[in-house]
Amino acid sequence: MKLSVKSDYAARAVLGLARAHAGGRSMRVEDLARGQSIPPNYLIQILIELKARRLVKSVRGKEGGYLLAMRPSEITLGDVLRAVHGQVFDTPALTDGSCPTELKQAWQTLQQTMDRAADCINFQHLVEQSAEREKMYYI
Amino acid sequence: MKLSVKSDYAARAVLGLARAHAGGRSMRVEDLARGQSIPPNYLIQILIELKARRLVKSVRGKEGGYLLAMRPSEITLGDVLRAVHGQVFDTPALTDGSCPTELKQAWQTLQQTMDRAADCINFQHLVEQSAEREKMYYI
DNA sequence: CATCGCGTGAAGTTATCCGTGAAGAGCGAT
DNA sequence: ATCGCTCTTCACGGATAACTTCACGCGATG
Repeated sequence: MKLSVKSDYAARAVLGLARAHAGGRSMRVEDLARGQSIPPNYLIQILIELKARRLVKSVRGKEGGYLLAMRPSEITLGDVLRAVHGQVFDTPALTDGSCPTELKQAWQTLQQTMDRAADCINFQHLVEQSAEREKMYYI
Repeated sequence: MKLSVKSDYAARAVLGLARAHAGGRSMRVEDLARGQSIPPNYLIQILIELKARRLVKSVRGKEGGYLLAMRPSEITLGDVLRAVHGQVFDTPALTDGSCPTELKQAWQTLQQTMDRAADCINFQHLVEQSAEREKMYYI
């Protein structure tokens, strides 16, 4: 089961915006892309999906850009994954009539486990981790 | 994050062999494929991967076929997933130098969660579940 | 109205998944 | 030894999704 780079890009983007969230200023796609090493044109599409899920919002025109639509503590990794893929965890087995029931239950167990784990990780926490590391370097 | 049908097929195949494990007799690919609604030629490839990981073994010639290489209770869903894909959970982010450290840690957390969850589900358990359901129908 | 940056669709290029087919190799029976 | 059964292996091809880039339109600001 492999995660696409898209998920990673999306998470990096939200993390980048979360770091800038304190300032309250918007961030240009170009700068965000450069800061996180994401192909700019691809990032735009990802941001649109994040925006559709109300995780981020955009401001047009000069001085425009992107910013988080809510506080970093309210956004989880699960939200981001659900925004770019339909679900955190998916398998054709669950909708396949020829898959034995007991196996379906096993897949569902995994699904729930993933969902819960992904929803436990929020971006406030991630930002604090990096701040923590900065402090250690400082000492 | 989507699981391929291959994982599902592999799990079904092992489940099918686990059910037949009590008899100690081998199962032909054809029969296993028909019983689990798996394309026969595709199942062959999957079985070879399972064999490489020592989860199943094969017998050639007449009266040949496949059977489990160990007891159903010793085979977990995690083993099967690792056999057909490299790992239970994988993401390019972990090997990407431009992915922020704190995000990598988050992915690793998910990875560990998945691994543990998948290793908690063994096929003895799954077979017992189906037996349980049979009994309920009988009543 | 000029400039800057988002918005959108399309196009193309890989990669991977999924499945098929045919020829090769071991085992048992006749 | 030969033949039939079954696994083994390799190679191919279509379909689908992932990834990336390009070109142009729209909105806001000054």
